[in-house]
Amino acid sequence: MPVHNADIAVIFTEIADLLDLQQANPFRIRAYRNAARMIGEMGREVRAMVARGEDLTELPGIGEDLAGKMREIVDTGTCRALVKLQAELPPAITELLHVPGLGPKRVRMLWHELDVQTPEQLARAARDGRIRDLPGFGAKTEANILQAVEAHLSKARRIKLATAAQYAASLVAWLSAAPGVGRVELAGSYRRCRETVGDLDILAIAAPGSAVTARFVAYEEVAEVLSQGPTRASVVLRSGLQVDLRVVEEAAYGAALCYFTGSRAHNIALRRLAQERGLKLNEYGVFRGRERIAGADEESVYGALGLPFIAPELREDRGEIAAARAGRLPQLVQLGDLRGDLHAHTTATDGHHTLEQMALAAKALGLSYLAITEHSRRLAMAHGLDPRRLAEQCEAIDRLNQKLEGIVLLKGIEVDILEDGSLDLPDASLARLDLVIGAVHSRFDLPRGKQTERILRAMDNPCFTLLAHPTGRVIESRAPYDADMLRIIRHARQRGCFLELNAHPERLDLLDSHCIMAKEEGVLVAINSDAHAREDFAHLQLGIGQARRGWLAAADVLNTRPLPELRRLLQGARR
DNA sequence: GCCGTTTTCGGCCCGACTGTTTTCAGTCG
Repeated sequence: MPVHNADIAVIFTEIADLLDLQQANPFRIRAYRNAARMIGEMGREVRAMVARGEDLTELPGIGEDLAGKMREIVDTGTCRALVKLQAELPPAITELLHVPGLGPKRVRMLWHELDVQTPEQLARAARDGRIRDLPGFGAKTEANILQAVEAHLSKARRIKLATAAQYAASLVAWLSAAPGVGRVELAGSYRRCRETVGDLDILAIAAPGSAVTARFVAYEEVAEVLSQGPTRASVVLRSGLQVDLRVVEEAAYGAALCYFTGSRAHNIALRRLAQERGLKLNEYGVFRGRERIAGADEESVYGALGLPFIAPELREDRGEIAAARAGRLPQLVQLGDLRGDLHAHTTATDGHHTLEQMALAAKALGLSYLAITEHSRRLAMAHGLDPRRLAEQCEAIDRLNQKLEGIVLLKGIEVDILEDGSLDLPDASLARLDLVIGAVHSRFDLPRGKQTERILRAMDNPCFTLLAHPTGRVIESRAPYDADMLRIIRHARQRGCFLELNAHPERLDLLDSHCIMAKEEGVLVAINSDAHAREDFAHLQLGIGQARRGWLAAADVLNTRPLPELRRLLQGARR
């Protein structure tokens, strides 16, 4: 049973939770949490590093002790330190730490005094009114705990970025119209363009004493007010989305925006940097002693720390601070850099608009080329094309191109990669196209080795140019299929073909970490809308956000190339 | 448990809000 990085991260997190409940040294606990996060996000497999005998203590936050535990987990699948802790504490108790409002102290108290060990037991204790009499608790706390644990048991999930955007827009408009309010900005994971957000963080400039939090809690979609003070308030909307508002004065705006954008790990790293320079960073500014030396805008905050501005999408403490210090931050790709889109459907299969309608919509967005890439015959429910219908569409595209001005349609296909790695259409049909996108739409359940080989074999087809939505995941609903992405990326490099970053809001596939890998391996990524209707070209913006999180510059993206260069690159992928 | 343009020991990010208290602990972001 191969041990993945995520498995190690889970074990270290569990150890941290258990140590938290034992009231161990908080910095020791933090060491485990930091290690869990770093390992979970790392591109390289710890297992492979161990196999090659690499020195794990070279990794940030890993010393002799944790390196030993990592090797132990790789070898045995578990860790004696964890087993020992688990023997000392009730089996499921760490889940209680994930109920909002409960931290280690309260969980300990509930366990020792009421023998509460599970969320279900917690809910019962709260309903029975047994919690209110514990020292430090009260009737109000008991009611809050009951509500939180019931919400926890009904599993509130993170929501997709595109969904959050809909709720965010009208709320921002409502706040912006308040008297005395200056700028209103969305911060948090939303601003960092994470694919899902757990809540919304909003920052507003207003003078002290303004009524902006009062207006906030009076918003018509507010279902519940969690907290409200003069400068901070939290609510839950009817949709279940939690929104936190922070109000600041203008002089602190940049520092607050930075602080509220996060990530938490990035903030911690920045504060540490400030400390090294004898400064203090908080949400009000950068301070030398009592004097505020920066804070009105984010550039001044980073500047005071000796850094250039760091784009929000990079703020994950994944090396961006070191890169900034060294002057090696990438010039991240922007929507305006895209010259075309290489993945779209029409009424010929499961799209909603015609060739011409799609072409004109793409042109209106400023694109100069659009590849039409219908499904192939195996995807019967989408009316996938067989060789005859594909040939007909090619002729239709040729005719339309004669007439179109300012945009060129490319002839393509999104061809199914069959279980054995062969493609769903004969090479003779594929050879006359401008590009061939291969896609896995079936047998997501193959074991890792077979799934990987299937994709590598598809890439070896001489017509293959681009791998669609490479991991197959659907956000919050379908896990990625089990395949070795590093091998796939390296094979693409060797083979001279490309990877798609599918910008559909349900997919956003490649993941940001894979974008980083592709960039490191020198494989170009195509940011594609997968549009099934004219409006869907708007998805490209989401793809750009994801690409920026993956450190991609315009030069790392295939469809930033002008058409003649793109044609050369697509030709080069042909063998 | 990690780490070191001052350090191999003594640090380790910072403030708001709630609910319980009567000066603050716990939790969260």
